Amino acid sequence: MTTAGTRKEQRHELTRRQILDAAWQLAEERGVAGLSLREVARTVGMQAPSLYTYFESKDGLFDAMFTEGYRQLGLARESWSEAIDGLDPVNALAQVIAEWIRFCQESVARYQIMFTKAIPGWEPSADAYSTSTRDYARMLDALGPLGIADKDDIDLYTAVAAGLAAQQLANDLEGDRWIRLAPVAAQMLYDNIKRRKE
Amino acid sequence: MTTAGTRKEQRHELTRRQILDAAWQLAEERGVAGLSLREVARTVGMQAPSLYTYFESKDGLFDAMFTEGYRQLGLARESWSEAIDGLDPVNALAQVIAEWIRFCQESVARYQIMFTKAIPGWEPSADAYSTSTRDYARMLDALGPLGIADKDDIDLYTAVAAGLAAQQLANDLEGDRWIRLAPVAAQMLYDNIKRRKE
DNA sequence: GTCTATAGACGGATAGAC
DNA sequence: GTCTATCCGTCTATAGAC
Repeated sequence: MTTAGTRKEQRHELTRRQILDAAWQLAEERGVAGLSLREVARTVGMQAPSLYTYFESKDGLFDAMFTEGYRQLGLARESWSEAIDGLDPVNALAQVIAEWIRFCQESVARYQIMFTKAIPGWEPSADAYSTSTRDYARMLDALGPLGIADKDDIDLYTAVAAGLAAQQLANDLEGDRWIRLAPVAAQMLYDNIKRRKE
Repeated sequence: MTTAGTRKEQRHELTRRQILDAAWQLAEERGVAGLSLREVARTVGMQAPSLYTYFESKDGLFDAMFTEGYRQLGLARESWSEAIDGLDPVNALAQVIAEWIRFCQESVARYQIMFTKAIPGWEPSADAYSTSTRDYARMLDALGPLGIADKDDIDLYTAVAAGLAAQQLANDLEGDRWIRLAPVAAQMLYDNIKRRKE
């Protein structure tokens, strides 16, 4: 999917990759809203105008980062899905919640660009946005077998998961204060949904 | 507390008030990270350098906004506290959660500056920060009588409340999709805490 | 207290040579 | 594909006249 074609195209992809890596690194250090193209260029040893060979604009770079974040989340979901195979719903849910928080914790920049509106004046393009709705559908597929399928249950689940991640990142960035609560949160959600079904 | 002293001081406070109002309005429109002093000045009919009579710097303006947000939250907590008087714990909790989400919904700019790290390079000063820790203490006072007192229970509560608000603001800014879930969330938290106590 | 003028940056983006 | 030069705009903040 990513690497194919002539050596020239491969070279192009490689440079694009280096630019994206630099952008992620700088966004991590200074916050996504503080990212500057000049600085990205300097980090990869280029002049700023050269970046326009690889990205049509700064917004285009943000779109690429946004899309890449969802690609990574897709891969993560696949591995979570394998890891919970055979577990009972509550333990499976606890695993998925804990891994979800860790995914957010791995990169604050990625978290900001994917899930918050931290960049003034930027919204994902229609193309980029569609990757996020596809991820939502995949999340629903994973939640269904765990007993979370009704709209309100899903909304409650996303709120709990989002809240645990938000608190972890805001108040204990390097620790596990809210990750540790994943099993409790899973049990809580499971019991509540079951109770309302009866 | 705010208005006292000579007419000169009152006039000073009034202008300061107008500047803050303009700052809130513009932060709402463009996002807190996109706030510019020139624009604030223009909105109140001043030149940018004149603002420095009222705020020592842009960061000082952010500090004032941050502090004001917590002052407003303090007032809100007082009224919530009156509103739940006599209610059973679950209904009281549902009320407080719903009102909390509405408080966040009232002003995205306030939400961003108080609860997210949306402004690159800015953190609240020590003075401003202390108002947030005082609010945390007041929140604990309100939660105790509702049966939420243990550290993990508090962390779970803050996660649920933060998550509901985050989802409401990110995905249904003007609606009530997650506010409607406040009673369910309250029941869920209450049952879970009770269950673990037994 | 408010202004003008300006310092001293930094920003995204484009033109055009090589 | 990369560069230099540059456009044109942005910004916070200060100096100093009034």
